[in-house]
Amino acid sequence: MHFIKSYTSAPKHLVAVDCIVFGFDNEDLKILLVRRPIEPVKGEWSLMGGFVQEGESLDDASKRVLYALTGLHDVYLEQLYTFGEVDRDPVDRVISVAYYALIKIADYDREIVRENGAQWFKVTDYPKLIFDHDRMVQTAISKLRRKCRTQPIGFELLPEKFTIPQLQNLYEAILNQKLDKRNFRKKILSMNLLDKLDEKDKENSKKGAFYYRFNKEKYELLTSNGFSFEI
Amino acid sequence: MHFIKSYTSAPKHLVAVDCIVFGFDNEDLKILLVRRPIEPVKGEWSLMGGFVQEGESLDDASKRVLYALTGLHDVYLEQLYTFGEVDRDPVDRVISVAYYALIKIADYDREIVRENGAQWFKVTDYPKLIFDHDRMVQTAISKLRRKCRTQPIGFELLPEKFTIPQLQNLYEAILNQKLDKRNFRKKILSMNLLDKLDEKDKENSKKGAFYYRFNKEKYELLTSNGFSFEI
DNA sequence: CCAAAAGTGTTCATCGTACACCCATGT
DNA sequence: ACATGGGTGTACGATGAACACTTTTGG
Repeated sequence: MHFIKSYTSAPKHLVAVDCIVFGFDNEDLKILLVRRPIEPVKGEWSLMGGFVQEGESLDDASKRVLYALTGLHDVYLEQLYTFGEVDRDPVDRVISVAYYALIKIADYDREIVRENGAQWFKVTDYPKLIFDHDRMVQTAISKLRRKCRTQPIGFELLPEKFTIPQLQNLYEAILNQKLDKRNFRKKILSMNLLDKLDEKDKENSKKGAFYYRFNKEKYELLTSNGFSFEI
Repeated sequence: MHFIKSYTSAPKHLVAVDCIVFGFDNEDLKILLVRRPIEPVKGEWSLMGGFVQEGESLDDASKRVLYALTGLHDVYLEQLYTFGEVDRDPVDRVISVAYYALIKIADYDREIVRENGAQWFKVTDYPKLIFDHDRMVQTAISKLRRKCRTQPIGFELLPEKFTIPQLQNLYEAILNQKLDKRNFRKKILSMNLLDKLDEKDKENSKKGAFYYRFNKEKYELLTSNGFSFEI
């Protein structure tokens, strides 16, 4: 009886969500950062965040914040970790639940992003962030790095149609290491998750590279038969 | 400016921590459950939990709750996930940060556990739990299952000195599958993380099995040289 | 015709997996 | 002597890693 305080005597806390938004521009893995609109440290770079409202679940709060930042609904969004140090925010005690999103970088609403004073930065080179936001970003990068090896989440960062070299660039950017193109192609194609299209991308080479599409149905079928994705 | 409410106008929430405590009795993987001491659903089985206090970090709150339940300090304790559905607790809105602990089952304080009305249950067969606690337990089990394959956390569930068959039983219990004993022994010993003792455990067989000890220093040295644990 | 990116196979070492018998000892 | 759990080795297939040249075509 002593270990759980009654509901009425328990203290209440500010709870926020902060979103790490990842995008890929065929070159680098990037995150979307905003200039903090309120004091203190107004104008400093920070993650997009917001307080959890009454009657609003954490997942809903993170969707709301992501929508307010990018104009996007229905994107890959997953809870990352909850940061609960007492002094992490100098103004007041705020418990912050971090989420990370993977978006197709072509899809976000430029107007909204501009209004928010947001900008894309390479994950390898971004400005100093307020509070513990740098730790949040680093936690998100490690999680993404681990997870992209065993779950087909990389496709969330690419357009519907993509080429094998594009996909390889993505993995190289996430994992921050070069991969052998023959081995990469062999491996990814051997999983039979990609549908080859007739069309070619001629933007990045004269010869052109065939487009592929991730086939979610095939993935789910294989998965239910014990298959597991691995890069 | 519209996306982040001011600190003063933001609503505050009850925040709890709930602990999934794992133990291993050389036979089964178990969790420690308590009978809820307050209304509503007083007397039903539940995870041990408590409200986060002012000036108390989430990690500290989880340590406090774990100590109150088991009398144990300094055990493996890791944040699992934060459950934030609005209606997850019927009394009032409570955001709950779940933690899981791995303890050496011989070490807990029997007196304290008894006072709490707590009991050990097999993870394969435990009673109905209140609210979303069953989902928390299942989430913890999957996390443990995934994590024990790539991090040497299994040892947290065993005494300092253990035998190879004991270790294998542990992995079989966590993963819920039989393993080949020759391959298991070969693999675990080939990592050079275990120190063989001269002593034998004669409890479980007439021949007796040699004790081993996990050598954390070796593990850290190997890890810093690029080694990665894998079962 | 040449620069630039796409596409393609083979070899080798390593690792995972399957599998069956002897050993030590307490009763 | 026998039942019980501890301990050992090998062979095979699958997988991951290293590696170089040809193709296409826009300029």
